[in-house]
Parts: sequence; C-alpha cells; structure tokens
Amino acid sequence: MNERTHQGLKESIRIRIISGEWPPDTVMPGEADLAQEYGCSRTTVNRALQSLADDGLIERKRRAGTRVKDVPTRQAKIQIPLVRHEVEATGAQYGHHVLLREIAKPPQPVATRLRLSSGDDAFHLHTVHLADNQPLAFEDRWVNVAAAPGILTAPLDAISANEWLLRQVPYSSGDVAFCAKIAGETEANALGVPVGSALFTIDRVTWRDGEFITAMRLYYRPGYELKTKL
Amino acid sequence: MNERTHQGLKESIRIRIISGEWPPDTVMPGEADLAQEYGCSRTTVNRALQSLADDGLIERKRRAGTRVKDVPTRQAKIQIPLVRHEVEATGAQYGHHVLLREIAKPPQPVATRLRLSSGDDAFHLHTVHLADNQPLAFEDRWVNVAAAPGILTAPLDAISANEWLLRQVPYSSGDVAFCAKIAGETEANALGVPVGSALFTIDRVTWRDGEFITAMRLYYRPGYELKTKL
DNA sequence: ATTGCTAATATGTATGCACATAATAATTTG
DNA sequence: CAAATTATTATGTGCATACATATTAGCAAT
Repeated sequence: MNERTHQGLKESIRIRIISGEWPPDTVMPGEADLAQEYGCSRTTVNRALQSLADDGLIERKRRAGTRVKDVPTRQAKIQIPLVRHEVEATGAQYGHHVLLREIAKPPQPVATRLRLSSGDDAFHLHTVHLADNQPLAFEDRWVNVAAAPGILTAPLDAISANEWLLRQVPYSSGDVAFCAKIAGETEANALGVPVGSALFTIDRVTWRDGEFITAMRLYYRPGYELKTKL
Repeated sequence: MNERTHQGLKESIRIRIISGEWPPDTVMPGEADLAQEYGCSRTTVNRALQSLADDGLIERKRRAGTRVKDVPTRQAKIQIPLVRHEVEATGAQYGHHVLLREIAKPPQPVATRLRLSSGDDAFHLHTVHLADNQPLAFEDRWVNVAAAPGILTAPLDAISANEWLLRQVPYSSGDVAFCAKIAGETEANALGVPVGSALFTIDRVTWRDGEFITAMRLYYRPGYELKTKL
C-alpha cells in the first residue's frame, strides 16, 4: 500500500505499534514529527492517527500528545444484522411467519423500556424468520403505537416489522444487548427446538427524539454464531 | 452543535436523512451542492459524508454520487471486552484463578483453527475471572507455543493470559464469534452454576503475519449481557 | 502550600486548491 | 451494430495554511 496515502500511513503506523516500536503506554512522536519523517503533510498524519484512535489503538489528547493504549483493546464493528440480509447472504431463501399479532398491555420490563405509562397498550408481534423454510430466529417485538401508528395497518406478511419500521420510522438511536437465554415453551415451539436449549439473543430498543419506538428480542436457533473481525 | 464543523454537518445531514427528506434509495445532492448550501468547503462536506458512509447510513460511489441506503443498517462498534476492564468499570474488584495449565494436544477443531500440524502440542489454560470473588467468566484458551514461547514462563497468576499476550505479542488480526452454549460439567463447575445453564460465549482466534497465536473461548455467567449502542 | 493567571504546545478543524480515480456517458472505429 | 476509445463527472485524497481549543507547565500572588 502506498505510504503517502492516509490509509497507507495508518497501516504503516499500526505495524510499528504492534511490532513494539512504541510499546503500550508510551507517547508516540507528534503529528509534526511523523509528517516530517514520512515526508507528508500534518493533515495526512492527523487523518491516519484519528482513524487509529477511532479503532481504539491509540489515545489522543490535546497538548498531551498521542499515546499507545496500555492495553490495545480494539473495537470491532459489527453489523446489527437484518435477518433477511443474513439469510440471503448465505444463499438461502428468506421467509417469515407472523405467529401472533395483538394489542396488549406489555409486561413491566418492556413498558419501562418503552417509557409507557402503566396501563398503556402496545402492539405486540411474534415472528419466526426462516432460512430455506427452516426456523432461524424468533422475534418478540413490542411497538409503541403512538410513535408508529402505521404499524397497525402495515402489511407485515410481506415485509418484516423490522424492515417496515426502518423504512417508515427511521430511528435515531438504539441500545443493543447480546445475551444467552434458555428456550422457554414459546421460543422452543417457534424454533422447533427442545425447551432448555441455549439461544443466542439480541435485545434492542430504539427511539427517536426521546420517543421510544420499539423494543424487541431476537432468539436465534441453537448453534447460531454472530461473527466479526477485528 | 455548530453546523460549520464536519461533526455538526454530519449530524445535520443525518437528521435530514432520518427525517425523510431523502428517502431510502435516493441519491442525495452532491458534495459541491451541499457545500454551497451550508456555506462551507467541499472538503468539509466530504469529511461529513465519509463519516456517514462509515456508519453505514449512506453509500457513495464515484461518478454515481451519494445514495441513502435502502435499508439503513447501522454498524455498532463494540468493545471486545477485556474482562478485567469490564469488572473494574462496575466498581467491583477483579481477580482470576488459573484452574488448569498444561501442554497437551489440542482437540481437532482448535488445532485446525490454530493451523497446527496434527500431533503438535499447545499450551492449554483454564481460567476463571472473578468480580468481587464471584465467578464472572470461564476462559478456555489454547496458545501456539511457537508463536508466543514466553507464555510458558509468564506469571499468569499475576496477569491474565489475555493481557500478557496483548502486551507481549500484539496481534494484527482476529476473528470473533458470539454464541450461546449450554454449560457442561467443566464450565458449570468453574462458574458455580448448574449444568445446562445458557452461557453467553465469545470465541476468538488471533494471529499475526499469518502465524496463529491463540484460540480462546470465554463463557460468561448466566444473565450476562454485552451491551452497546447504535 | 494553594490558588489563579499566563504562556506554550499538541491536537482539532476549516479552506482553497490541485490532481487522482472510478464509473458512466458520449463518441469514434471496425 | 458492436466494440473500443475518449470525455465527463462525482468522489477520493493530498497539501499548505490559518486559526481554534484543550491541556499542561511555569510563574506569581495570596
């Protein structure tokens, strides 16, 4: 890779860090020094270093300079998957079934997470996501009707609720949590696995402008792995 | 936020996207147009748009222009956690015990992942990570001795193998997989939970310059959640 | 010794400009 | 008409420069 591009520079500096030239917890040369060494402008060095800081390899502070992190914990970017894309990426055919569709009073934890007044109803949905007609994931979702009224008449057999919401009510922020849960009756039946299986789950709450839109939990079939690189 | 900084610009554009001004799958105005509209230079617009593309909200192609993604799948950056940091972040006290330490022939799947010739031995380690003396995670690790010979004499009671490796043998790349597994005898005993519990697991293989260093699996105590935002 | 000001300094960011590069459109050529 | 060539265009990137801002160090006053 060309060392005069900010990408090449980044890679070169990364290698110097992991090769031990600047051990953890030491301050690296400043931008100006590196610019001179590499024969490029400080702008380019700045871009490369900012990118490395983004990746969590170094820490930068004004006046204090740039320091290699004591433990170079790295950040992995993971795509919070859209199940349909996951399935289609493997070459399988995607499908989904709506198992339950109701207006009901959500359980306390969900109501809290959606910031609903106690007693308020919400839209409740159970969906199975299929890959080549095999259950891949079971989705348990609650939607704040006030925030997304159209959900009541959305064609949820044709498009998954997730996709519908993403298109119609783009969210601005979200919380995600990964966890392992034991399959209860509902999940076991939906996925066609024994009660007591270990299911990888993704919990997700999304909101926009302080208004909570939806809380969902995705239970993946046993053996499922969410992969990424770092 | 000031709209004349690339960060402010990014946020402004992000809001215009999620507010529906440019619906999914439409091409946005070019950099030059936005620069004129915002009264800033194309450089600044470029930075903002590149950042948005980084986040997965838009797609950019030369000549073709910038397009809002059909489904704005967002990337979450997650810190692959160093257990000690996780523990200390909650204010608890970190500790760990080495349960097993041996040189042995790794099982086939591990040998494959470390690219070891069949018959080769590797360094095998079982560790429990503690938060305030309560087991939080059980670590099953294999280390390629050829890639990290010092591991044999490392003071693994004082510093966890993970940290030792990170400091001594920085890796350049790694694969990570999240999964849910049923607790077997070993994991259940180490964590002090019933056999059959659902454990959140992180599988990780790291290498450097094509030489595989270590493969490990971390089994978290039931109820553990890995959280992130998007 | 503690507090408060001031100067020094490394990073953060914006700008105008030039040129590179990829993808497409238009045009020429066989 | 199809294939090859050239032009066009939007993004990608680098540079020199200027100024902003946070943080530290040094020094002075209390």
